[in-house]
Amino acid sequence: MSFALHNHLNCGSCPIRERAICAKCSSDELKTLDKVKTYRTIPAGQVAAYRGQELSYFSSVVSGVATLTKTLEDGRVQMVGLLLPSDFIGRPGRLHAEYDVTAITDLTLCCFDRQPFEKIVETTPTISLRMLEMTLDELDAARDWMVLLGRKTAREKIASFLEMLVRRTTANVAAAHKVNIWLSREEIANYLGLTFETVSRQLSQLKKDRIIEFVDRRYFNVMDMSALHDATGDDADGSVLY
Amino acid sequence: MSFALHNHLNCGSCPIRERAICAKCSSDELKTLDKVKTYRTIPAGQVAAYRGQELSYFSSVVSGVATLTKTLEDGRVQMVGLLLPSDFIGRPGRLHAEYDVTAITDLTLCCFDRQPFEKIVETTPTISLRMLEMTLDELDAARDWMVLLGRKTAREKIASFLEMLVRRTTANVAAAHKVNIWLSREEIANYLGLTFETVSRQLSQLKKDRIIEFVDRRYFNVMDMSALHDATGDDADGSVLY
DNA sequence: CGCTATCTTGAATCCCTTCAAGTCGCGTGG
DNA sequence: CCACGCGACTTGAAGGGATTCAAGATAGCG
Repeated sequence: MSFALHNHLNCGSCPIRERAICAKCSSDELKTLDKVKTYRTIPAGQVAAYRGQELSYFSSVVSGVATLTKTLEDGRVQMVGLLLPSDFIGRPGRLHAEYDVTAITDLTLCCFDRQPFEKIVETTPTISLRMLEMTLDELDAARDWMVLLGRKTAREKIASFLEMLVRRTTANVAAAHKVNIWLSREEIANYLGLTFETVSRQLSQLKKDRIIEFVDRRYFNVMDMSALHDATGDDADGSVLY
Repeated sequence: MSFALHNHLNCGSCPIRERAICAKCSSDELKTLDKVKTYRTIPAGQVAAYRGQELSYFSSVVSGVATLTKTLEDGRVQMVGLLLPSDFIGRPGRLHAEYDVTAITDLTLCCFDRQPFEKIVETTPTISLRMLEMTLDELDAARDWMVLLGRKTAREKIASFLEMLVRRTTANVAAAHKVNIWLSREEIANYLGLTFETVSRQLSQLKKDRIIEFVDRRYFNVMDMSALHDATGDDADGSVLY
């Protein structure tokens, strides 16, 4: 349950420098953070933390993809977070993990020792304000996700998921080519509140409808972006507008 | 669309003083907030803000109950927030409302003028840290809600909803008596991602099972708290543990 | 007292799940 | 090189839980 440690990397060349909790930090503040940080890598498929486990550090995703999931007592699983580079893991003030954290790909984390980091958050507005901003973004995303889970059909859920992937992975590339799905059919099902069979069927249907095509099982191209959006059930420009 | 204004009330006697965004404020900081605050009341049933509407103020719920909802283009509605006293409405840095806000009961809001309030948040750690804490709480609640929407059966959803009502309204009163449901059957349905007919049927079933009883349509008693919990699908002590 | 909105209950339908049987792709070892 | 095995995925058929459609019951309010 302890993972490979690495030497310090220079924050200046950090790939998530502009977007992570340290985005607004001065070089002095970075130095303070630097003293309490460690890099860890977690191989694909491994569980980085189990719900209830005591955690001695918080972390930012530097590279790779991870998921947050919750499991009901009879084994039903619901994904509640999809973590991409720059996303933060953990919660200041909380000792135990609230969610299972699983590495989907090989994962590199920039880890901050718990107690000193909590102090730093309390005394460094550039960090706490950035965390507030990121948490509000996550809350908005969670609420869109709630609409999806509560009110959308299987087809709309799949279309919404694919559109989200396009949006989050191809920032502002107009023609999205070869988008990585990252997740297995079962993980997509846990994201969308469906079974993996339904996920498979709906993906096949979108393919049959010429809205997407598959490069292989884990990569797809969008053939008709506006048809994909129409299939999501969202209005014209959805949550991007405001 | 403009609501009744009130004179200033004294923060010292404010019912949400201990729990709202100002919970940790010094008296000096309260004075600063006091300069930019106004009270508004909104009658039950009225919409306080529509998604997309430009808002000139943020606010805290002082008394009453409000909901946040999102509507899909064909009219399907999903509730994404249930606001009780001390909850905050709005998002610093955002000009437009992201959700429809509806007053369920008569609602009293403590409103903060947008621009000065944003400045205050940026320069007052006691406020921004409290907002961070409250936002993290909301995010956790949203994620539990996602599990409910994605993976629970109708019966489990209803049981979870009733248990939440008991928890949020009767803080630490052991024997919960006469809990107010606040919401109509249709609003409960929008909370749980169901139809109002299904809500009605499941409530009748829980009554038939002697787990709850109704005082009238809007108030209920829990007759068997552990049976209610068993019906939620959550494990032993659920999200309260950590 | 009667009107109306809200709620309850029943019956039929449908979408997603469950159960089951393949297919595909890839690494391993003969 | 290819047979083999295994996990991931696809597809089909049957079943079930929630929805839809419809008819009444109840309660709040003039």
